[in-house]
Parts: sequence; C-alpha cells; structure tokens
Amino acid sequence: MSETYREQKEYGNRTRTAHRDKRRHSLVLATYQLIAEKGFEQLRTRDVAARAGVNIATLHYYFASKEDLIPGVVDHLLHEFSTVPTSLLTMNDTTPLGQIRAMFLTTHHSFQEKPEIFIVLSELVLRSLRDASLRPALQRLDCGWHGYLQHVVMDGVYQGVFRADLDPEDMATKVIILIKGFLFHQITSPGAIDFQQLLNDVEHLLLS
Amino acid sequence: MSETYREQKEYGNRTRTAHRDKRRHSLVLATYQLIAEKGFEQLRTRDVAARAGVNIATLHYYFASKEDLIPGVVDHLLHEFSTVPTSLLTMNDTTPLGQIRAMFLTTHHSFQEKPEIFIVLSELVLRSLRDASLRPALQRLDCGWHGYLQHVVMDGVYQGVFRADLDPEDMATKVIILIKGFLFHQITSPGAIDFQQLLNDVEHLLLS
Amino acid sequence: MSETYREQKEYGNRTRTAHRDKRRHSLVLATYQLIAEKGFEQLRTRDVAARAGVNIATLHYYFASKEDLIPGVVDHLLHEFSTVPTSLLTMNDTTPLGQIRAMFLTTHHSFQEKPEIFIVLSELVLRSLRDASLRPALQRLDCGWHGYLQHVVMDGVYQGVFRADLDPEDMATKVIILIKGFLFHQITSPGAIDFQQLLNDVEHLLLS
Amino acid sequence: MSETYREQKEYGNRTRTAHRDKRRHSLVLATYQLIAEKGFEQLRTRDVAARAGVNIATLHYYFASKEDLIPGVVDHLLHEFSTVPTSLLTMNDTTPLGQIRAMFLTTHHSFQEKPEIFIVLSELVLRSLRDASLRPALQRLDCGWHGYLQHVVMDGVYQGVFRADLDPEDMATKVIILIKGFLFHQITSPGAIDFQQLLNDVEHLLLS
DNA sequence: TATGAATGAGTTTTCATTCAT
DNA sequence: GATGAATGAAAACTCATTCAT
Repeated sequence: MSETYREQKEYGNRTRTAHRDKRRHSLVLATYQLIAEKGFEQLRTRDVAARAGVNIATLHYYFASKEDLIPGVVDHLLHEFSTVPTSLLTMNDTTPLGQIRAMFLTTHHSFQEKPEIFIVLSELVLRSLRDASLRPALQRLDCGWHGYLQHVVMDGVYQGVFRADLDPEDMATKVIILIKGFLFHQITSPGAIDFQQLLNDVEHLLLS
Repeated sequence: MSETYREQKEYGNRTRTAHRDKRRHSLVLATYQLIAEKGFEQLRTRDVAARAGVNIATLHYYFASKEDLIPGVVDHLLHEFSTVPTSLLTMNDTTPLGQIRAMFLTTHHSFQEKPEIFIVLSELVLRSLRDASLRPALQRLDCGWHGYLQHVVMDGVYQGVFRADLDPEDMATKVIILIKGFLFHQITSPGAIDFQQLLNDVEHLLLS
Repeated sequence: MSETYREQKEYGNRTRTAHRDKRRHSLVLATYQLIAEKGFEQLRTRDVAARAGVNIATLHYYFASKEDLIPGVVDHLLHEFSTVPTSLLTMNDTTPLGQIRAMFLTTHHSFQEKPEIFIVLSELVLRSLRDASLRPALQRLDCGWHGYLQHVVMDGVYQGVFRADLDPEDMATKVIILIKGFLFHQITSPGAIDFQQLLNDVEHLLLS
Repeated sequence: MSETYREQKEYGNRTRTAHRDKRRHSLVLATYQLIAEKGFEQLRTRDVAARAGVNIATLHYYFASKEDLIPGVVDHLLHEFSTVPTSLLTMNDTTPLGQIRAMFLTTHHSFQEKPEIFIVLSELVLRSLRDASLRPALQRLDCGWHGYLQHVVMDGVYQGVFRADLDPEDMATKVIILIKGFLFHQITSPGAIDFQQLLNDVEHLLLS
C-alpha cells in the first residue's frame, strides 16, 4: 500500500467520520428543536428525519431508536449552555460582583435569544422524573453552575466585598433557585418582574 | 303528570347528574394521577379508563376527546391548590409575617405530601407553551397567589412590620419566583437547600 | 337486578364469549392456513387479518402479538389430529392388526385430504429447534400417538397375534418413524412408494 | 501487448477469479450456517454479510439478491453430503451388507457431528413446496442416494446374501424413508430409539 | 349509561437493495 | 472490488375514536 493511498484512505476515514458526525448532529439538532417546539409529547421520528432532510430509515441508520436520540439532545443542551457568549461587555469586570452581574446578564440574554434552551431543559427535567438516565447529566449541569457561583462568592467574601457571614454553598444555590424560578415564572407570567430587580436583590443579599 | 312522578323524575335527574359528575371526576382524577406518574408524553386514554375502572368507550361517553379531559385536570389542580390544609400552626399567627411563614410551611407541606401537584403543574406550564387554552387558568392561579401575597405585604408595610420602601407587587412576585425556583430545583438537586433558609432570606428582604 | 335481567346479561355474556371465541378461531385458522401455504417465513399479520376478514388492529385486539397466534395454531393442529375421521371402514375390525391397518389408512387419508396438517406440523417441528415453547405440545402429540400404538402392539402380543419377542415401545416408535419418513419423503419424491407397501412391511415385522 | 503483460493479466484473472470464488463461498457458507441456526424465517442479509466479514453492499456485489444465495446453499449442502467421511470402519467391509451398515453408520455420524446438514435440508424441503426451483436439486439428492442403495441391494440379491424376492427399488426407498423418519423424529423425541435397532430391522427385512 | 368490538390513521422499526466514491 | 451511506417499501404494533347493542 503506497503512502499516497494510505493517506487518501486516512483522509477518507476522516471525511467519513466528519460526515457521520455531521449527520448525527443534524438529527440531534432537529430533535432538540422539535422538543422545544412541540415537547416530548409530540416528538415524532418522522418529523425529526424530515427536518434533518433525511429519510426515516436514515435516522435509524444513525440512531437505533427514538430513545437513543435523547442522550445526544442532552449533550447538545449542555454544549449550548457552555457556549453561552461570555459577552464582550462582561469581560471587563473581573471582580466577584462583576462576575455575578455578568452571569445574570448572559443568562438573561440566552433566554431572550435562545428560549429553547430553557424549554428543552424543562422538558428534560420533568422527564428525568421517570427516566433516571437523564439525571446524571442534569445534575452535572447544576453542579457546574453551582460550583462556579460558589467560587465567585468565596472570592467575594475573601476579598471582603461580600458579607463575611455568607455560606458560599447556600448562596450559590439561592442564586440558581432565583434564576430557575424567574425563568419558569416567565412562561406563565411573562414580564412580571425585571431581571435587573432580581440582580439588585441578589446584590442586596451579598453586600448589605 | 302527577306530582309524585315529577318528584321522582327530578330526584332521578339529581342522582343522574350526581352520578355523571362522579364519573367525570373519577376520570379526571385518573388523568391527573397518570400525568403525574408518566407525564403527558405517556398519557393514554386506555390507561385513564382502566384506572377509573370504566371501559374506554365510557370515557368517550363523558369526554368527547382526550383533549377534553385537560380542562378538568386544570380545575382539579386548582382545587388541590385551594384545599391545601390551612394547617393548625398557621391559624394562630395572623400577623403579616405569620401569614408569610404559614404560606411557606403549607407550600412545603403540600410538596412533601402531594408532589404530584407540582409535577402536574409543571407539565401544564410546559404544555401551555403550545396550548394557549391552558394559559388563562395558569395565569389565574399565579394571580390569585400573587394577589394574596401582595395583600399580606401591603398589610405588613402598613403595620410598619415590613420595610417601608417595599413594592408589594414586586415583593409578591419575588416570593413566588423563589418558591417556584425551589420546587423546580428540587427535582434535579433534591435537598440542595432547606426551605427554612429560603424563608429566612425572605424575612431578611421583608424586615431588614 | 331481576332474574330476567340477569339471564339476559348472562346470555349476553355467553354470546359475547362465543363471538370472541369465533373471532379468535378464525384468526388462528387464517394463520394456520397461511403457514401451510407460505411457511413461517412469509407469514404476515396483515395477510392473516385480511384472510380472517378483519382489520389489522382487530387482530391485535385479540392477539397481543404475532407470536401469540402460534399457541393457537398448535392447538388447532392438535385438534385436527384428534378429529381425523376414524373412518367407517376401519371401525369394523377391532383386532390389533385391524387397528394398525386403520391407523395407516386414516393417516394416509388425512395426508391426501388435508396435507396442510403435515406441512404445518413440519414447520412447527423445525421451529421448535429455536422456540422451546413449542416442544411440549409436539412431544405430547408424539406421546399420544406412541402410547396408542404401544397399546395396540401389546394387545397383539398378548393375544398371540403378534410376535412374542416384540418390544411394544420400540415397535411403536418404528411405526411412527416409518410414517414420518414416508410423509416427509413424499414432499421431495412423491409417489416413490406406496403406502400399502409400507403397511405390508410393518405387518411383516409384527407377524413373521 | 507484451507476453509478460498478458501473463500478468492472465495470472491476475486467475487470482481474481479465485478470490471471487472464495468470497462467494464464504457468503454461501454464512447463509448455510444461519439457516441452520435460525431458519429461513430469520435469515437476514445483514447477518449473512456480518458473518462472512464483509459489508452488506459487498454481498450484493456477489449476489444480486437474497434469493440468489439459495442455489449456492443447495450446492453446499450437496457437497456436504458427498464429502461425508467414508469412515475407516466402512472401508474394510465391501460386502453389500457391509455397505448398508456403513451407510447407516456414516449417516448417523454425520447427524451427530453436523446436524445442520439435516436441518438445512429440512428447511429446503419445506421451502421447495413453494419454490419449485429447489425441487430438481433435492430430487437429484434423493435419486443419488436411492441409486446407490438400489445398486447395493441388487448386488446383495445377486450374490445371494439378500432375500431373492426383494425389489431393489422399493427396498432402497424404504431405507431412505426409515432414515428420514428417524432423523425427523429425533427433533421432537430425541433418543426415542437407537439407530442400531433401525439397522437391525433393515437387516431383518433384507436377510430373513 | 355502559361496554365489547372494531378500526383508520398513524408510529416506530426493519430490511433488501441501491448509490456514490 | 469494497464500502459507508442512504432509502422505499413494508413490517409489527399503537391509539384515539366510533359503533352496535
């Protein structure tokens, strides 16, 4: 086997793998979007295949069953969370309070621009009540978020900017709860409260 | 037509109506329970009928379609909310702060004893994204809750127990958000925070 | 509940059950026929439903799955075997040799008139290699047949008509093997041998 | 075109053909094995390709369709029959009775060592009821077997070892029927009778 | 009122086969 | 020659709904 041939073959493998990943991703993305639009209740493999622009049999070529699409959706969701644009503005302020503010702003921004993130997350959270396999990923998501906040709060306390008697772990949880509550409340009663006000209260709890 | 006959007929109508309501309610209850257990995704009319102990055709005698069961479920949910046991403890303390505490305690108690209330509510909230007919009822629920809290906060401010600069409307919303956030967070990260701590923070916001 | 009503109801139950049994039987019969015509390989639920004159969903109303039809087919086959017309001619001769002759004649007659019996049996025998659940019924069939033959041979030996040194159990098995072999051989090489000749040889083994 | 080139090309053609035959054979062998294991009912081209270690598309490169594999399977079966190890024992005794004994022993041995031969044969026999194209090969198999036995019986009669009144053709058929019956009976009632006993009876019919 | 039976329209999944490279 | 990708057609099975009684 000549070098050239081997190279071609390896290149071929690479493109093949790339193509495969692309297809799988487009199917997962279609699933993700359809869950956001119609919920798990109305999720149909044929709709997924149609949106991905492939035959229904092609879907099953890449994913053995409908259920097998879900882990991919979870991964995609996690990825969406991790790639929230740590926006330009916020990069300036690296103080603990600045970090908190930045987190609020980016969360709010994400919710405005990509509300499907929160919708799919909610669907998955409810589904996790019956499907234990979803729990680890969702917990990991919470943990990562919580860990980051806890770290920021500790920093703030250490630097003397935040109240000395704060329990960083509890405080982080409270911030998460506040944001989750806000987002969930928005569905039924949109515009009931300003995100900014929420931030004010958090600052009040942190500083006063 | 004799008096006696008319009476019998009216009596018959009354029992007939009562029986009809009973059947309808048992079907709605079965639906409510199955949504809590399996979600809308896995809700099947046959399962509903089976749990209510009637034939699938009987279900359709009382409810023209599957969708027609949902308004009943919403009503049942609202009823469940309204009949939360205004527990012994809470009756004692009629001060604004006592009322807030009571609300937290009863909410927590309900969640412990009847978690399906919150699960079904969440399912309905998510569904309301696609089914506009659900929104009014859910908004009414939020409004009632909000109105009550707003009233209590106003009382507290008026009585001088709460901070004078509080905006009762915002404060009520914040309390709701906090509770919703707590309950939703419990699904993924149970035991992350104590409900009591939440109450402390609310008190802190109200009093300090 | 009046006697009359109860009777009506019981009568209703009886007709309902009868109807149910009829439908189930017609579906099993259709399956049986289609296995005989096309083999397990080409057995399709839609064909079964079509031949029974019902919707495919009706088939699943009576039988949860395709596999669930098979026990019914086995039962039907066993019934077909048991209702082989113990033909008029044969009833005359009740001697052991007459019984043996009768069995040969009726078997031959069945094979001529209802070859599907043997075809379905063969399909089931081959399938039993992979589906253990079929074995008991097939063994019961063999056992019943073998028991009868063994009994006849013993009678013949006891009456001094058959050779005294015969082992009834072995002899019965040999007769069965001979008939099975004949029937199976007929498929590939029809008319290779006369059934009467086979009987002659059996008589030779029994008497000489 | 130089001599050298032509030679290379011819050599290439030869290896190419050899390779082609090898591939085809491995696919046929895989089919043969899978029929023995799972029956025609569960025969899948993907499984065949997988067992042969090639891609499903490669299978269709060598065999236009699934059906086209079957003639190969028949050929393989015929070959398996013809290559039954004419075992050590049998080579000694060249008398007609010895030949019959040898045939029984080798058949029995084959059935013990390679039961798939008989299973696949049975599957093919049943299939031949619907697929006429299978019949010639199966009949050829029977004919060859029958011809050999007929020849041996004639020899025995001619040599005066066997009964003079034997009809070699019928006798050969009877032996085949007995063996087919035995093998088929073994599936449902294994161990019901000893192969040796069968041989004894055959000898009884031949000699007495 | 109540129900067993029945079904049309889907739903997921399978499979032999084809295509582009 | 060989393969990964893709697919049309069909497979089993499901489900809300209707019908006859």
